[in-house]
Amino acid sequence: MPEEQDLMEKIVSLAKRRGFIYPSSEIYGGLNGFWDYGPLGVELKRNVKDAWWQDVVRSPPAGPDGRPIRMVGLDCSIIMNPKVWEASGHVGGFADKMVECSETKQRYRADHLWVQEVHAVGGADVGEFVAIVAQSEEQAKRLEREYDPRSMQLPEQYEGQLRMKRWKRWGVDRGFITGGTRRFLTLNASELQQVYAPDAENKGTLGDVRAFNLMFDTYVGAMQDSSSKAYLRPETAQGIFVNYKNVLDTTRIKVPFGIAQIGKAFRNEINPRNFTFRSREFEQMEIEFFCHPKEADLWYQYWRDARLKWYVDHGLRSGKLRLRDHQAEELAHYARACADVEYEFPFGVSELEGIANRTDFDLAQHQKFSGRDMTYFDDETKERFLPHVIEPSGGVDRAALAFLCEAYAEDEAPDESGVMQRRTVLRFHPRLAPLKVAVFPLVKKDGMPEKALEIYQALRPHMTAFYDEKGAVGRRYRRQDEAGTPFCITVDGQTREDGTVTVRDRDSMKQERIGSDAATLLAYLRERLRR
RNA sequence: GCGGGCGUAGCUCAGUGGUAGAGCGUCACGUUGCCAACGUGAAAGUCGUGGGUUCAAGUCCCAUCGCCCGCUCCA
Repeated sequence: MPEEQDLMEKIVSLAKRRGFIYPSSEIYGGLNGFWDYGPLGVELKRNVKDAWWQDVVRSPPAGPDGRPIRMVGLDCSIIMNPKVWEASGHVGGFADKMVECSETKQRYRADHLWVQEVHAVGGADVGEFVAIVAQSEEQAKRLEREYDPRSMQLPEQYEGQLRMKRWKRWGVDRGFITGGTRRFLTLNASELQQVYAPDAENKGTLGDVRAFNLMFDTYVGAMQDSSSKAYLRPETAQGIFVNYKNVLDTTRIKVPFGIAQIGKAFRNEINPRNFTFRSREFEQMEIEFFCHPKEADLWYQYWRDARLKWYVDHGLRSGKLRLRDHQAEELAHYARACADVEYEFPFGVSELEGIANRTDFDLAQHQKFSGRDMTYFDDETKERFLPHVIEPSGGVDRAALAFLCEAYAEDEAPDESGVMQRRTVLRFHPRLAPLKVAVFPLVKKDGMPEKALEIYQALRPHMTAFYDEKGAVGRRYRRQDEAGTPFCITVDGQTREDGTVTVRDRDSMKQERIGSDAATLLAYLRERLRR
């Protein structure tokens, strides 16, 4: 673990040092969960988005039948009519009800707390409750069954997971006999006073249930009252659903088709963590693919495979990438199937993208809340239906971070005197590299800077290029290695004689001599950047 | 939110209550002819922030903010 920790620290340090990612508003101490992208970072992130847009909207892979599929783009507002979020379930469901214990300072999700009434030896209720933490009523009841008050043994798998000191104590003091299991949320005010919280010594320490909504509030207009309350979107998906009819009515597009969007989303995460991985402001790249209900499974498979392949094609091929299908009990209420594209970051395996079969849940909700007809009429089959939706939903920042982690490498290269030295290099896929090429004069004299600048200017319109004439060329190479620049072009003494320059490859550090005219250079670079 | 660790130059870090430091990096000039070169010089610090103790605080105490790890959370 310390090794991985060191690795992540190195990556964070490099990201700052080379201008990939800075803490947000750093001069004021930063802000938890917010990050800024520097000059190299913004190019990396833009390349990720451009690659996605190109490969998903403008030139998606052929469909399951080998024919072109229909995809269009969209860019909708971040703030929408708040009814959107009532329909989507975010106003009600995205808000976790939390309850805090005044004694232990522990905070619990109220819907994960269950209480069991305590009985005396003779069987009579004593009017007190013990609270336990469980994900479901089944689990709570299982705990109750498996807990044997006589032996005082807690089933091994729950030790540490559940804090049941008080429960055990009841077994000793009162001859604990289990009663029924109830939801904590069903308790009334006087019953609340009789509850022993997990880990607590005293009863009645669980206070009011408070709603923690993960959506950021804002107000539209100058008057800040309930009628002007709105939200920063917690996902871009809903903007697609509410525009689904517009797209159908204005583009002559037919089902099956997809709408894609890239944009910022905001979630007031309880605990942002792991560099940019879980941020409160982040960018999503989402597709909503609308299809006939009978074809939903087919399209789910299609997107699941296509999206995994996309990450592999862009460099995540070290075995740290994996596809994980959700188990039935793990599925959200709106999803029939879901798979996560996961990447093994130095801090652990985490989700880059989720591909879900959302059925007709969202369109049905918006049909219900808006009163608008969301059905689709198929002219050929004369069939009217509510399309089902396959949603590949990825995080731009998470993808960029994964590409950065994957690219990070340390190897050895000989120095001036042939001694091996450690080298830090970002082996980005050329398509994602912030800078494609750097141009150097070998030394700052004999007309080399002039020639190099000429080449630099000729390349700039075609790709991100960088010019550097300061210091030893070896140092300039290494600096570009740290930025992940695939190629370095160097003008040297021979250039004046025969018009050739050297091109140095980032990964192999090998050099080739080629012509220095723009056409030759561009052809050479384009050929190799395509890989 | 809880527990632990850490906040000193752009980065990595040293610093025993008594003048704010090193290496790397950055910049300038010179040198330099292919893989983190050398010389000279320079810039760069609210020692996270706010209180307190003290003749004197980067150092001790309290609070607070941020970062990291674990737990928790992550429809």
